[in-house]
Amino acid sequence: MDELIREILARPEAGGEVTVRGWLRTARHAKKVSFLEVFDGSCMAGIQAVAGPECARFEDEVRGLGTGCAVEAVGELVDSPGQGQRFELHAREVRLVGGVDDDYPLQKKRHGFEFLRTIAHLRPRTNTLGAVLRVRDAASRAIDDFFHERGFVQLHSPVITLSDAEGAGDMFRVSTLDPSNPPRDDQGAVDYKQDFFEAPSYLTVSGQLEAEIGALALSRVYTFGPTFRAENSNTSRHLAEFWMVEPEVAFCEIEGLADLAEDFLKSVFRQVGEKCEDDLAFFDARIDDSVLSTLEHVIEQPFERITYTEAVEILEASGRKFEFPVSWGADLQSEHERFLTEEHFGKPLIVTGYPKGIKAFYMYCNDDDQTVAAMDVLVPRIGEIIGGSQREHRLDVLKRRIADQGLPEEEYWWYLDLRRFGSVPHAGFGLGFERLVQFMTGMANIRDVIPFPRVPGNASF
RNA sequence: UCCCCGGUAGCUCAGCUGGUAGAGCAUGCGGCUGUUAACCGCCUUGUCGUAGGUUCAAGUCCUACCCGGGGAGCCA
Repeated sequence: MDELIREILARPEAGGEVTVRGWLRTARHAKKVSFLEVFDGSCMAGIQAVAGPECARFEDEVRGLGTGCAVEAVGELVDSPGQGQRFELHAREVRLVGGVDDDYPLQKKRHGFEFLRTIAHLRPRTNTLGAVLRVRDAASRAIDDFFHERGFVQLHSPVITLSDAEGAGDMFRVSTLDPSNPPRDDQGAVDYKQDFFEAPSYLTVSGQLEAEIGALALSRVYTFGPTFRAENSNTSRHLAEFWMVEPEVAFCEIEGLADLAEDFLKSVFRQVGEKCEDDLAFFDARIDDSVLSTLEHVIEQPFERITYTEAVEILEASGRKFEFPVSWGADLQSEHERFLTEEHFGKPLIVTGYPKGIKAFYMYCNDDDQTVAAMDVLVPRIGEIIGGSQREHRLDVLKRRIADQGLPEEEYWWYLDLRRFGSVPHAGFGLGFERLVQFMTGMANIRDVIPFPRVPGNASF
C-alpha cells in the first residue's frame, strides 16, 4: 500500500515521487493551474496537489474536478512556495477515481451538526467528524494500552443477558417470538419458554457483574464494549447504545480505585494528546477553546478528593441558590456537581462515601452503616464521567442489602456464590466512552462523537 | 417524560406592527499568471415542517400534530 498523507507530511524533507489517493476537500482553478486539496482521513491536514497544463488529462479532466471527487495524484513532492503548507505535490498525473453528482451535500463551508447527522454516511469526510473519529480511535487504543501495561486482562462480557441484575434502567428485549402472535401459557401470559433462550432476554446494561467474576479469578480485568439503555432520555449526554469501559480489580479497596481512576484519565489524556495533536488543536480553535487547557489540567493537576459529606458542607456554605435543595441523604444534582467541579475546585473531582440509601445494593457498606464506598469522578462541562465502587464482598451484608432493596435473592445465586467461595475485597468503575470523547474534544452533543448514534426515535444508518 | 426555543432554496440564515419570498455559499456557465473555506461576473433554485382555523389578505396570528435543538429528570 502507498503512504498515507499523514506519513508523507511527516517526512523530513521533500523530494521523490509520491502517490496520493483520497477525496477533494476543495479545488481551486486558476487560469493555468489547478490546486487540489486532497485528504485521505489519515490526519487533519490534506496535501495540495498542483496541476498545470503539463499534467496528464489537464484540460479534459482536472479542470472539472470539484469538492468530493475521489482522485489519485502522482507527482513529485516539493517544498511549497505558498503559505499554509510545508510540502505540495507537483502532479504529473491526476486520475479521477470516482466523480460526484452535482447534488453532493458537503460543501467547503461549515455545516450544522444537526444536518450532518442526517447524512451520517458522508459526515466522516468533514474535518470535525474525521477528527472525532481519530480521537475516538486513539482513546480506545490508549485505554487498552493503559490496562494491559498494568496487567489487566480484557474480558469479553456478553451483550445478551437474562436479567436486569443491576436494576439500572430499562432494557431492550431480545426475542425471536412473533410479536403479533406470541405463544401463550395456561395463564394467557407470553410463554418465554418457547423463546430462543427459553427465558425473557435483554441487551446488557452493564458488564459489571461479569467483570466481578473475571476479577475473582484473574485479579485484574476490564470490559470494553457496547451497552444498551432503553430509557427515553433526550439529552446531549445520552445514547441508547454506547460503549462502556469497566475495570474490576481484586484485592482493591476504594482508595485504590480512586487512584486507578485518576491514573487512568491522566494516562489516556496524555496518550491521546501526543497522538492527536493536530486534531485537538482543531477542536480548541473551532469547537471549544478550553480543550487544550482542559487536557493540560487533567494531565498535570492532582484531582481533588472529597467525601460526599464534605461536598454537602461545601454546597451548603456556598451561599448559592440551587434549584434543587442540598441536604445530606439526597443525591447530588447536575447543578451541584457542576458547581463543585467547575466553580469551587475548577478541576476534576473525586467524591466518595455516598449515603447507602441512594446507591446500588452491591456497594460496600462502610463501618458507619450510613454510607457506602461509592466513587464518582466529576469533570467540568460533562459532570459525572466515572462512577464506581468497592463491592460488598461479605456474604451476610450483601444478602441483607438485597433483602432491604426488595430484590429477588434467587436471581443473584451465582453473584452470592462468589462471596461463599474465596471472596476478597474488590472494586471497579464504569466509564461512558462517548462522554470521555466528548470531554476530550469539547463536542457539545454526544451524538456527534459516535459514528452511528442510536437515540429514542432514531436508529438510521 | 417535563420545560423553553426553533422548522423559509441543496447548505447557513434574514424576512419588523399580517399585504402574494430574499442574501451568502453550493451547483452550472464565463473570467482570473500560485491559490489557501481563493477571488470576480452571470444564471438557476422554494407545496415558507404537516393539517386545520381566523382574515379581503397568513412565512408572519391561533390550535393540533410531526421533527430538531437547549435545559431538566434518569444515568454512563
